[in-house]
Amino acid sequence: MVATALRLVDDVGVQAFTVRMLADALGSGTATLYRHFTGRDEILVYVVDHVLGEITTPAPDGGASWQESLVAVADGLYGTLRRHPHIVPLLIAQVPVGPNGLAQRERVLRLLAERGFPADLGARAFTAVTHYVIGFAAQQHGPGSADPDGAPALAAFYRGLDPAAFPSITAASQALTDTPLEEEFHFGLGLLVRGLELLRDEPPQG
Amino acid sequence: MVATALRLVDDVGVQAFTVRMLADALGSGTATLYRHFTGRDEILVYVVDHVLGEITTPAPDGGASWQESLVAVADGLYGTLRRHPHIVPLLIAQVPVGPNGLAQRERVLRLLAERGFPADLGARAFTAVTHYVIGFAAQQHGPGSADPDGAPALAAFYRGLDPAAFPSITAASQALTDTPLEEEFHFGLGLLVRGLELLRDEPPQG
DNA sequence: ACCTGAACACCGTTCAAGT
DNA sequence: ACCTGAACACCGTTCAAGT
Repeated sequence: MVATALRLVDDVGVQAFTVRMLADALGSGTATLYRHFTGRDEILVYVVDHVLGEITTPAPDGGASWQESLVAVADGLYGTLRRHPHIVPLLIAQVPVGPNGLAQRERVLRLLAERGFPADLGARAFTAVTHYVIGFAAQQHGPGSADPDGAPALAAFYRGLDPAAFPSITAASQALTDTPLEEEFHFGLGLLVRGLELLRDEPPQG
Repeated sequence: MVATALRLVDDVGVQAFTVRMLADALGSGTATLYRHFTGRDEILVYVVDHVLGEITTPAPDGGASWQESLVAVADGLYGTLRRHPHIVPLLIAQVPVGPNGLAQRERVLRLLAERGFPADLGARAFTAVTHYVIGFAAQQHGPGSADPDGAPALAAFYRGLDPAAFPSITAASQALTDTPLEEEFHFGLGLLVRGLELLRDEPPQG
């Protein structure tokens, strides 16, 4: 049921996902769905949590450093969102408070606490990293939300700009032309982790 | 016209914003709007760009360091998104390629280039910072997208969890209870800027 | 008790008809 | 030439009627 909804969302996107579609795919009427869910929004909440359940987080007992573990968590979330790009807008509209979302949050916060992070610093680190991952995944769509394959179209758009009017954008666009997305993603992620190292080992001061 | 659309979106949100609403507010019929815009989505593109035009970026000639300037840019975007929270989902669905969005991008990239950033590093820095700001602004809604005032509801939700089942989440929730959102925002932002300092002054190595 | 066809009140978009 | 009322083909949700 939730799996069917996820498959439909993966196929056609959140916007085009329809209660009637789901009912047809399940071989029932729309009214039947309202006996299991309060409405379309609740279905999507379960879809999001189902996706979060796919994330493979590193074993908490492994010998990995917290830096490696945090990067692994970010990679897991990022990879999952790359596999389900249509889920990203949903993860932005709702803070994931389903069972899988909560379990994942708990796991990461405990991992950070075990490695010496005060509770508030760990929570902020988690927020900063997940915000970054979601934000990055979200921006990988072309201009206009309806664009099917986004990143290449966006790069082409930037290259098509007038270099005289936007010299810095076109220069940067050329420099980034052959930078894989994964590398760009890890670049910003590395910034966050390095900053966290500094803050964990010295007292914060504003 | 765009200003009227923005006011409506600010009032009722993107989801509830209706072409009929806009037509009524303008004292015309819906069909008239389709003579100026190709459709609802295009109206929203202009609404987003109109909001981005409100951002006050620091003067490029001032004596501020690039760190201060970058923080000021992030603050400007963040403050604008706080004033127009309903715009955030739109900024996620579309890369802002309207005139104001492009001008802002160009301004920041030039500023970074003038302060010694290679073109690719500047572009990645801009992406990382804007992703972070948008992602952070996006998460400030409670569980379920329909929730009117989000952050307090979310905090209450976390505090209502079973401490035995989610010890780390509840501990972190208590520690963060009296942390203002602005402080939490600047925390992650500071991480990014610090990481950028390291990468600008030493050669990048993966 | 559980399911559901048909209806309700919308929505974005279009087009023939008016000025 | 420009505008627009009315219609079209949907949508999420509900409810009376069926089993």
